[in-house]
Amino acid sequence: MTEKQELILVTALRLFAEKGFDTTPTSLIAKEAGVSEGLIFRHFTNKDGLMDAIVAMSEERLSANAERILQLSNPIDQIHATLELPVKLFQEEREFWMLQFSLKWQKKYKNQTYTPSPAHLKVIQALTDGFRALGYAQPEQEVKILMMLLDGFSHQLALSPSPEYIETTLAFLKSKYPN
Amino acid sequence: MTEKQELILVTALRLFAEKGFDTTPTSLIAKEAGVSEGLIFRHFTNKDGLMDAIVAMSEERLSANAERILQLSNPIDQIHATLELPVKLFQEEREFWMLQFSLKWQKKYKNQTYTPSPAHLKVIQALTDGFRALGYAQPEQEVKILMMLLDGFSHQLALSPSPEYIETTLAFLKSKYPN
DNA sequence: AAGTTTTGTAAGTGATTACTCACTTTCATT
DNA sequence: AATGAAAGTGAGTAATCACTTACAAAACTT
Repeated sequence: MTEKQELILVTALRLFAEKGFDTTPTSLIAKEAGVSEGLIFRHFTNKDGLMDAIVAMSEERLSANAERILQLSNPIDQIHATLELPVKLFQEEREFWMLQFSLKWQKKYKNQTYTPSPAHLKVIQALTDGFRALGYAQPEQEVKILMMLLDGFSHQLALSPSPEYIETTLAFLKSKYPN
Repeated sequence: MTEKQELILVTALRLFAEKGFDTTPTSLIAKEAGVSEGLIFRHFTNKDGLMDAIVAMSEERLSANAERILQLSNPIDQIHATLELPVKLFQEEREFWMLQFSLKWQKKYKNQTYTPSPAHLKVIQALTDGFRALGYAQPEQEVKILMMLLDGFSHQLALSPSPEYIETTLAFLKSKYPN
């Protein structure tokens, strides 16, 4: 990975997040990255290849976060860490995750039967076990709800990232576990 | 609203939902609708105007559903009806609502400070009152959570609309209210 | 230092696309 | 039936875009 290669990636990420994939011309990416347009195609074959390279990074980052959650021994800690995840992600790399979420609704990635990553599945399993250990009657369903809350919370964070909102909402969400 | 005008609208809706706004050429809309391409611009000025016309329909449909919820007298019924809303919407007009949800992530509608519709605000208020009447300590926060669940649930419905999944999940969600 | 591979550039190019325009047809009103 | 407005057509067109290609510079290998 050369210096310019990485420059192209971070520039494309920023522009895709700002303007969307389809409305960001490769010429603009090249211009903002300060490289020739041809270089993009030399390194990433085509525009889709560029997007694929960006998406590939997301798997790594999610794995790292999943590992962190799995290492917590207390189930309640795991649940709370899961709830904190969106806040954490958006604070650290807002545009990157905005792009990830918006991708879920794009045709290209919508139809290729969405398969959760191994890391994701491991967290699901750990949370299910956790809910069971805590005495919840339907642990699988509880995890589903938790995942929905995660989705919805991320959505809210993406649209209105006011700090007070985040703090009070997160605190209230946590207060629901255990119940 | 002439016959062809409506044909253009429903065709554009379908294609935008299937392929996305940016990747659907007006020439294809015209072809599939069986009209000349020029007619699109005669009636809707430009491609954005076409999208605006589609979005305008969503406000009406949401209002109708909001009214239905508001007419329920029992707060629990209101909450349950709210939870049923995504299922209802997706069953009736799947592609229309898929498009609506994907729009939330598109630049054009993302930045223009998202303002909830009057109907939406009225439902929020009614739900808040409902939670208070049911003795919940923090009704505003409860409504926030309910809205997150709605978002997350819609998301799940959009990605994997298996009937069993829908039924059991909806039942479990409802069982959480009242608690 | 010579040779080879990799990285990088600049100037295209063909295809696509949103939109226009000159024109015709349909329709409502008198 | 005449007229004016609205609906509808279809053949452009200028601009944009993803991608190619011929070539040069840099870096790595021996």
